[in-house]
Amino acid sequence: MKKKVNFEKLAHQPAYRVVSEKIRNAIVSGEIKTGELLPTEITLAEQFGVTRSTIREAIRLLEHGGILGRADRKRLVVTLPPTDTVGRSVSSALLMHQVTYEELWQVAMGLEPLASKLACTAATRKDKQLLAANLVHTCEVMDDHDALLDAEIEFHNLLAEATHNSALLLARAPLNELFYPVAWGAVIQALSPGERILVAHQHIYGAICENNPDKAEEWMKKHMLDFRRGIEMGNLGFDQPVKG
Amino acid sequence: MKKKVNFEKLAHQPAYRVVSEKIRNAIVSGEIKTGELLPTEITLAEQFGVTRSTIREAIRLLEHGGILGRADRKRLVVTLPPTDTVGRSVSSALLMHQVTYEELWQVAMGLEPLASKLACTAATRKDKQLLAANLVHTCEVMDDHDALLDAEIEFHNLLAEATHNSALLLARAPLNELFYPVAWGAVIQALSPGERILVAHQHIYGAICENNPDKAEEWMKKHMLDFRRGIEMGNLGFDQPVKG
DNA sequence: ATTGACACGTTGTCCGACAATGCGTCAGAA
DNA sequence: TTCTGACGCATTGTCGGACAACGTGTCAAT
Repeated sequence: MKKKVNFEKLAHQPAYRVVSEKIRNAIVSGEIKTGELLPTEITLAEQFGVTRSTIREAIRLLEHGGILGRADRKRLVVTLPPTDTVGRSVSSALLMHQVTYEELWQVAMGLEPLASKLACTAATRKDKQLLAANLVHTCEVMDDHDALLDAEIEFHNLLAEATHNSALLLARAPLNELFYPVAWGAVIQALSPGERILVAHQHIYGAICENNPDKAEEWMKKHMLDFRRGIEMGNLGFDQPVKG
Repeated sequence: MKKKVNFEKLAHQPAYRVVSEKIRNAIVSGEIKTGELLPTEITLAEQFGVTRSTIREAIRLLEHGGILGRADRKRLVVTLPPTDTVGRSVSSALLMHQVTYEELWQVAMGLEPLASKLACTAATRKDKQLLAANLVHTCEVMDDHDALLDAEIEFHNLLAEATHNSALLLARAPLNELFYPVAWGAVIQALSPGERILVAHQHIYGAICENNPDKAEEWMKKHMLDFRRGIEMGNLGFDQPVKG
């Protein structure tokens, strides 16, 4: 039997990565709280013992993830990454993976009924008010395809926010960004299913007000199936990759 | 009535952002295909008419999103962002949002049964082989808590991959990274529920082989509920924020 | 065929410099 | 007093150049 030495391949990380990781740790561990200003580039450079250029590259690494924002176009500030910022990087990943509408629909089928169910117990009065306002608005723009699409997307968004579950919000972010705008837009254009949408939304809203999770979940399922049928009737390439 | 001028606030984007966006567009639009090498920093600098430093900052912006990878520790190459890379940025966002185990569990309850169901129709022979191997391995390490945890996580991972749905994979990435390692780890430590885990996995695997989506979904639900009960029995702070 | 020496290309890091811009201070004008 | 403008300071954005570290290809020697 041959004796294998098998050294572990040593990972020489560039300095800007190391620095980036250190800063990231300091942030997520709460050492630097959200809202606080990041030290200036020069002080960071002195503390880490590297040059400003290196610090800047490290900062860029974090900036894209959304955990660093800009206070006033000068100093950097630690921020809670907004869901849409994070969602955007997920979205480009999905685009590159050539994700299909079918795949996104499957995920939506898992998350949206869940959101409806959870919203029943978690929604505050404020959330319900926003949903109600959205319903009214939907009635008004029933004939304007673009506005109807916006209202439809907003309804699902409000519903998700009503769960007060940030994990859920982030998980479904790509739906907002990639799926609904295109897919639902196509259905609305082709079939003008304004009333069907409104009826479903009303039932879901009703179920939330009655605090009836099962009903909310069921109606959302119906709603999503309806949507899918719309796509199939319109023959709109359900198994095609999403185009950004 | 006062006449309002209302200038649009002009957005002076730094050059490194503009460059970053241009490169990003070239990539997601397919102008540069995955696997191709990015031009060298110097040529990029010449083409955009900026200095290498600026180019480098622009590159860092993209590097974190995972759409740029390293071929051999030198030249940069356009890559499909691996799910775990994207998942990591989502995870830090969740950590900063102080997401609780409860919230993650809710999402898991939406996605994992769905994954089981979808895997029934989408799993290839190869996927099933991997799952089977995982079951065998689980039997072997039943008494080693750490190894059991790894096997458990791997099972859920293989299952998700067996759906061949990249949107689902990305949506559940944070579960792999934040939720299971800590939460399952705690349950396994406290209760040693090795057999219960194995039995559930076996039923799920069996359902996939029988092509029985409903059964697969049901058993996964049971499995997750079991898991939750474990946490509650262990009194492990289900409503606490996840600590990274 | 393997090894070693060497030049070359590319990235990582450093240094120093300057412009643009936001912010605080402070004196002067209405 | 309050508003305005001038001024300096701090910080970021961009530039240019420099060198070290390292992977790669070539070529000669063994």
